[in-house]
Amino acid sequence: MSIRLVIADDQRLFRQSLRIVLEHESDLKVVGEASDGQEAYEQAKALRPDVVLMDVEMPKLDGIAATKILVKALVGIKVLILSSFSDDDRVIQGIQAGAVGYVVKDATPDEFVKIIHATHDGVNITSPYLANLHPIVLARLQGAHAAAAPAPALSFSELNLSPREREIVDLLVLAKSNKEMADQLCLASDTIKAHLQHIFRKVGVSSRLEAVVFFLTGRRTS
Amino acid sequence: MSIRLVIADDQRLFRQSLRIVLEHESDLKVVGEASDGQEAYEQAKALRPDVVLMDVEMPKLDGIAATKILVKALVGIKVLILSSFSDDDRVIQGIQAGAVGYVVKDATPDEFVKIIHATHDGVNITSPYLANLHPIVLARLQGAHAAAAPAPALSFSELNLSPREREIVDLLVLAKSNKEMADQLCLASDTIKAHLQHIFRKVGVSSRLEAVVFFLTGRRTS
DNA sequence: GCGTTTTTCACCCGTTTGGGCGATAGTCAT
DNA sequence: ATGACTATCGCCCAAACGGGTGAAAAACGC
Repeated sequence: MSIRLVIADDQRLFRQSLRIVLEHESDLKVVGEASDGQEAYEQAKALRPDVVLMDVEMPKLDGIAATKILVKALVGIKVLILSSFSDDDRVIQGIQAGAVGYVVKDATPDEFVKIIHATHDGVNITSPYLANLHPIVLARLQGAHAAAAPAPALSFSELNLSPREREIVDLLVLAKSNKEMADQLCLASDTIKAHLQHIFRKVGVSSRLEAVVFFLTGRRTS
Repeated sequence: MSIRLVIADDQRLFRQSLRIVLEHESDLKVVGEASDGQEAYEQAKALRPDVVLMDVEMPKLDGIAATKILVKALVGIKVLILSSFSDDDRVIQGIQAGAVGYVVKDATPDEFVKIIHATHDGVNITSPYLANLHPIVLARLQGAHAAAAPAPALSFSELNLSPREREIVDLLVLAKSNKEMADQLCLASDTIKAHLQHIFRKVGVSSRLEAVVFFLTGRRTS
């Protein structure tokens, strides 16, 4: 399955150029675009991409703030922050907001594609690498990743959860009970139970506890 | 409460020198030492320090391997890897093994103490910062941390969990049921229940689900 | 239009949890 | 040695959960 992306940037030209560049790669698919942080959140919630490419400079809600909200609300989503500058403070803020990487916009398309792949594969190297000396360190980084790789490497899109199921998972990792979920989504708690059964099967666990641990750590405890 | 440390290094002279240096700080307390990875694990399991200072070069089980085992088995423990060299590959391996930082041994005592504090406070900046330009970046790093800080910042020793309770928590985050824990620890499941009740109170949650989420993310969901 | 998936809900049944309450015995510090 | 904490266990009860079966309407793909 190809990697599903959402691009959030306030400049349409940049967005669409990037989209074209990225879709030349057969295993990348841009499923949505957003022009501000608010929209980025809505798009991500609706479309559930694997990775969100998030510009820092955006109206309404900037990329950092949007990232915070996004990673808290949507389980397993990966945010890659884009910026024109390599501002160390921003880098740190971005990472602390929950982004998995930080890329400066003068990276070459090729580097960028590699970084997206690395991101999707669970490489969670904080910014300095990605922001500065990409070409040199990246190879070694991927080497290290392939070698060790006890990391999350949790690929959500391969679980084939339906939109509703992903929504349930978002609530599940907030430790909501069936009744709380039911109330919040205006459903019967029997419905929640049914969804959970499906999720358990797809994920390969047999209790909500195991599921929560899986979604938070990527480890199957069984 | 002072920060409790375990030092793991195969050179006794280094261990003990470091111990003396660190204990000059009133809020650092070295509660144990280990001379190899195996021992580091045993000491950590028994003593439950906040931070383990882990040398890379050690007999039997090296620092990287020990770190992997340690962070998987003991919830909330923080490992700071020490090394004589700033070997980028090792840095990456260490971080991927679950360490929160990497420090070269030629750091000054003062820098080192600062790094330990940062580590304990939940700053989770991967190695390059800590390994290379400590003095400059550290201040900014702490600034950023104080400013944003939505990170874990989970300080276990302030929860005042008893050794047995911490052991239960280790199993809890593996999604074990009361009965499974009881079997594994050779206890009655009523005993497990009692321990869990105490843990819930101390942590401030009201279900094992919330507890798991808290211990894995540092967020209280209520 | 037809098959598949998704979403919704109901009922049953046994197991597990959460929240009390009380009890014993050991450790440890003052 | 008195009090505080820890660790162990038992009992009771109501609520929540997991697992199963069944079913019906809606959406989607082709």
